[in-house]
Amino acid sequence: MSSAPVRVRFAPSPTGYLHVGGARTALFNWLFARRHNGVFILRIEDTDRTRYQEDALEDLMAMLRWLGLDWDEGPDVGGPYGPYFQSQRLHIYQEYAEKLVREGHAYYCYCSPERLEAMREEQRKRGEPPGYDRHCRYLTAKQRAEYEAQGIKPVIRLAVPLEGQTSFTDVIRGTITVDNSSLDDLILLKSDGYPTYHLANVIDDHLMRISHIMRADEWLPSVPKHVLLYQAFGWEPPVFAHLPVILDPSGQGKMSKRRQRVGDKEHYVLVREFKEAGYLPEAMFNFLTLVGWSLDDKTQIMPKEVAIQHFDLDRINKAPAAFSYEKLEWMNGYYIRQLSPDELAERLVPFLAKGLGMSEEEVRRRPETRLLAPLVQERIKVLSEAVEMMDFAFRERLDYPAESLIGEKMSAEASLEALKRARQVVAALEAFDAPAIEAALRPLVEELGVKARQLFGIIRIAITGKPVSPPLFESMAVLGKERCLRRLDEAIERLSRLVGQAG
RNA sequence: GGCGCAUUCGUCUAGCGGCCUAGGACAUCGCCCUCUCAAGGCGAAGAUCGGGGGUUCGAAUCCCCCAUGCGCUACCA
Repeated sequence: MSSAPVRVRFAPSPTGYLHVGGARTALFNWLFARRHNGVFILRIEDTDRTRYQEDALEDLMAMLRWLGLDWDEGPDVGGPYGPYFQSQRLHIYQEYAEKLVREGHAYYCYCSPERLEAMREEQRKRGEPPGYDRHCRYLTAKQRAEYEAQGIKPVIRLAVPLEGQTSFTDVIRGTITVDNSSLDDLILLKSDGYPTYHLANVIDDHLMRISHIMRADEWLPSVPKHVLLYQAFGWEPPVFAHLPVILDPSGQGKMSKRRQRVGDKEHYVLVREFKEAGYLPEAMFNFLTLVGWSLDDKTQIMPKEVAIQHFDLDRINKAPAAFSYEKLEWMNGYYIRQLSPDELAERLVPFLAKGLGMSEEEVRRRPETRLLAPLVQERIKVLSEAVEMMDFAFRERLDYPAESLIGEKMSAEASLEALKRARQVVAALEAFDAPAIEAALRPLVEELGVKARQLFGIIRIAITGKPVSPPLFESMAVLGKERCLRRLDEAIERLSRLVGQAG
């Protein structure tokens, strides 16, 4: 292993929003850098002009920051090895590619996409493995001049050795050897002057002094080509570590960049979607840490510092891992419960504002936000769930069917009676805190000869409009006596009407 | 088709020759707590370690073959 200082990079292509697979790759690199007091670099591989997406870069950086993955060198922060956009390094790739041609390691290829397509079609028909037939590898100077004269813009291809083997060692996979004869003369420089991934990646990793390459498993098959490139340049390759792919929850294939539909459930795949659904960055961080890596046989919950302290390439798993939304949800709930009530309230603000149609300032100003936060804390798994548990405290009128005011296994009349008694008791209260409210209402259970769940179920509907809510007495205390009385009156009125109709 | 990688409870994993009658977590189920829903506590069930051959006194752990899955096979990354 290299003794050079640790310099790792996350090198996404801005062709879409950051997805969990990319986030995991970034996270592992970040963890490794922090663990070894190394440098974490963000490099943008924007060499595909056809798939470039305008707002992808912004999302990428915003989501990495949201997860707490800060970079030491990169597009916006600069660094000694910039620029960090590959599109701004075109001349570098061109120079190196031409150098390879001069030295006989690469050659110009004038084949048209049509010819290549036809060739592949032929190969398919004959049942041969598809691959470039190296038509241009042996062009004479005269033939080349003719193509040039026709104005054809060539690509540059690597002249892969026809014989022998190429092997490399991946710290996670071990040593892998392939026959050179199975390798294609890959394109290094496209006809538009842009490099392909392979060329740009190898050059930049070398120029930026990258010590370890940690990236997704899908790159493993192209490593031999990269090694050949390093050899052609006379460079020492970095340490390779290919991370297991993340499978979609069905375990049937890798997570695509689009949303997944598994069974009847739709699942998120973009980091942005998780954020908007109310997942905590610290939960995402912890969870992602564990997909493909483990600290030991027991640890699930792990503060960032602990992860940094223990992160190790040795413990990265080989096998692909299915993304478990259930476990993520559980973990998110756990992290929500760890928040201080005030912190939870603050994090809830944007969700409440959006869900209730209020401004964030107003939500923040309303005392209910902070008072209710601890009551929903252990009841939600994602922040967005809090809205429907808390909205009763923000709405003036509750919307619920009068029938729901009828207690479990009770008559409408008995329910109405219960409501009226509750109203009286509440009206007589001086102090209006949860214990006082409970002390006043609880005796009604016996007096009315019902079960606690029956009585409180009725009042719960009256107060919150829902059969499921935060604890009743606490909720009432948050609302305050006046509003509670109004809601009880409203409930009595609705139920009376219902009883009247029936009678 | 070719090349490559992988294969332990439903899922994520621990395991690197004896500590394994395989441990933990999520999910599931049951009980307790209880004003609903949760949270929490306790407990249960769940994997003969993909299959078959070896090696060894002894294998989930080492070797070989097979099967299955996944990835790559673009002027995409």
